[in-house]
Amino acid sequence: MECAGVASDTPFTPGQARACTVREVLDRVGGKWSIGILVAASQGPVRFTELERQIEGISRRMLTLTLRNLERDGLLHRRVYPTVPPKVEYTATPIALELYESLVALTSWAERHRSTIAAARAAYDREHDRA
Amino acid sequence: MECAGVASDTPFTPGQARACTVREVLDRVGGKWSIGILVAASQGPVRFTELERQIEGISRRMLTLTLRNLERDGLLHRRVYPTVPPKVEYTATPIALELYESLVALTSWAERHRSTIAAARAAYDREHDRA
DNA sequence: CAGGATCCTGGCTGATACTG
DNA sequence: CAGTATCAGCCAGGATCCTG
Repeated sequence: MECAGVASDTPFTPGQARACTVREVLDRVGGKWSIGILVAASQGPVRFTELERQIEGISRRMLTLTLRNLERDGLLHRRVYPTVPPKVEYTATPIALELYESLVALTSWAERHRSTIAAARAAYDREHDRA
Repeated sequence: MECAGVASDTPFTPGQARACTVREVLDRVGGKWSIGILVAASQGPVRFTELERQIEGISRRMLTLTLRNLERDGLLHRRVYPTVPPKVEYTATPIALELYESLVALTSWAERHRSTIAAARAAYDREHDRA
């Protein structure tokens, strides 16, 4: 079974199939650092240390792990120059660039409703935690 | 500091600001069940038990928790009917419906590249784990 | 029916140190 | 420079039992 039981011949709500598809994306880029890396690599080839500086707060370990996952899913291309000291460049693949475009709608949504959400949150908290 | 150091007057890469915005969205709907619930509630009012059945695999606990979070962020409206036994209906708010629309681009991306990604993954695994 | 309370686990994550 | 290795902590999420 994958994606909460929405598999082969399982009878499911049509809407939940869409939810399932969205989850596929989130499973890949939902990690804490994936988007940041993807965005950085979408501007052109970036080196390991450049990323480390741009993604403020990321550890070497998480940078490596996230890069590996993105590479595995075909979202990043890794090019190694056999020089000394070593040089490695990461580049967003075409499908990563497409993904990047698809994210625009999300950022637009977030920007439009940022304050609304903050207000809702404040109202909820006022009403609930001090009952 | 919020969103990996991208705050007020911090000098940061413009691209990372966008990454930061995307993260805002993911922090709200990136949970394992959020999208499924949002999708279900977008079709019209749904009751607790209906959700429990539709979201196959979810536990009562996570259903409750996720509903609370979505309500807190103003994505769901919760209506209680003071009957016995109790009846509670959850409805997607306008901004949730807008979000739902924004997700279409993502599902489309996932569908277009599902097989490409699977292939990349297979290739990567073939090449790496049995070295 | 629609939850709340508790306990517990696995995986993601961070910190630190070492290396080809 | 671009990693790898190891240890330790946290928290989302699951299992189970209880209730207005």
